[in-house]
Amino acid sequence: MDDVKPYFHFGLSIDCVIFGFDQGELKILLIKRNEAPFYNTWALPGNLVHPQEELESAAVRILREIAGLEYIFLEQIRTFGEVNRHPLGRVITTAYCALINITKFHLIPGSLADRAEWVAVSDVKQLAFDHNNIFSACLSHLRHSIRTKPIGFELLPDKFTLSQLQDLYEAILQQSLDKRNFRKKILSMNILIDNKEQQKHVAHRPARLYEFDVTKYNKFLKEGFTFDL
Amino acid sequence: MDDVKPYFHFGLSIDCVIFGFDQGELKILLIKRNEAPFYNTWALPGNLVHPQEELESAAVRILREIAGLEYIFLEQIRTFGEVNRHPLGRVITTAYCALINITKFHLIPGSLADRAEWVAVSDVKQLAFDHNNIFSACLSHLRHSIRTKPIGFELLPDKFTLSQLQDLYEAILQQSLDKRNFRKKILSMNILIDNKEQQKHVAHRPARLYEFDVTKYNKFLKEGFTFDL
DNA sequence: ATACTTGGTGTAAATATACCAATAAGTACA
DNA sequence: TGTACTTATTGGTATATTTACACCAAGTAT
Repeated sequence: MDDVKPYFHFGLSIDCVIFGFDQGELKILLIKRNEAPFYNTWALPGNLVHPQEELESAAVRILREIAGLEYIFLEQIRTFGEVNRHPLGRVITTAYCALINITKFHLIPGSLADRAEWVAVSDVKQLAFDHNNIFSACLSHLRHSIRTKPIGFELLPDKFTLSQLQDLYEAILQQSLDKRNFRKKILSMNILIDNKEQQKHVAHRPARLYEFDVTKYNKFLKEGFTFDL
Repeated sequence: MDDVKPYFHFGLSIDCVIFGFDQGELKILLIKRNEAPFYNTWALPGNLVHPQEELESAAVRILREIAGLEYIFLEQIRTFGEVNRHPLGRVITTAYCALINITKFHLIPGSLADRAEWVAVSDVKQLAFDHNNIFSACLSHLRHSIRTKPIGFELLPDKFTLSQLQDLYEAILQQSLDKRNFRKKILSMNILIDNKEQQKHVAHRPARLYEFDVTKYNKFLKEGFTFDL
């Protein structure tokens, strides 16, 4: 196998686009680099994959280091392999998209998180490497899949109001939706649990709180149900 | 950078799922391997990426070697990196999906193509490596995107009848569609050119031939048109 | 009690889908 | 030459789904 040796000099990294929804805005988590190359530049959280590590495990590791979260929504988006994308050699990177419920999220002090910051997707400036490309691929992917997969719930607290859900959709899709039609459609899917709870201490009529019913959703899936908003 | 050396021993390959539409059946191109590992086993066409080669160029190279085609529809699907997926070391592979118009396709003798064969997607048996996983990811992806992107036309001759188009959709989606509604919908999109040509020498009423109007489609796209079938 | 804020609801019109069937235009063959 | 055969093309209707649209409800703040 000596003839294939030159083919075994690729580096492999994982970069994560971590989305969160906060104050009605869609945000991503960026990290200010503290080493060369791109020292002091904002970048996506990422790292080299260990020789004996699964790709997804590497992504999970990155998320754990920053956010201490173990079980979060994670999806591979695509691989970026441009020959000169990394100044130190041929490093290809596989992008993962994560969706975080920020109410469960806490930066872990003393870790990568010390240099982390949530940035609204509309405020993302120049990033290190080809991270702007990676970011926009993930954002497009999110905009696309939010319509056909019930991933939006990952970004919300366990209990949420229909208005919050709609705000989330409007923030992601960058368009406003009709309130009545939105509610009609979501409710007709029968994938929300209504615990008869309400908001409290709000200066207006309190809204009902709902939960996403994963079990029911999975049962529906088997019957050929499609989520489509 | 000595400390990162162990991270630069990944191999990278490309595997292609090449779809063609023939005799009303959706098929993929498989190759019988003539070397270890998996000697004599059917596999997806693929190869190691050269150290200075772009990922997509590697995919294009593979397609050129087999089919002599330069400009074909090609899309990255996802990367498979399981630690033990390749017996010879840590080789991760990026899967590409290609759509081929088989009327323009000719196997190139003396090349990989000598060991190539079109196989109906329903007849795909055990493949080498994790190629069954790769194949099914690409097939799912095709089934999904055929509904929202006009990629179906890539699989047909330049001039085709509406029945052929419908047969293609039925073959990919594995369901039958209403003939009149299908035609109504496609024609109302205004993305087909009708050159007033007809089939010839068929033992029945000849069908009209249409062409896909790429220019018009792109113009529509800018206005926010969405292809949705 | 009044202003303020957000929550919650129904109906009519337009569009899309499911379903039905007769005629048209060729070739094959007797 | 004509008759059988095959697939193409077309219109209409009943039903389901999607869209557009405006007002009252239920709390807090003052």
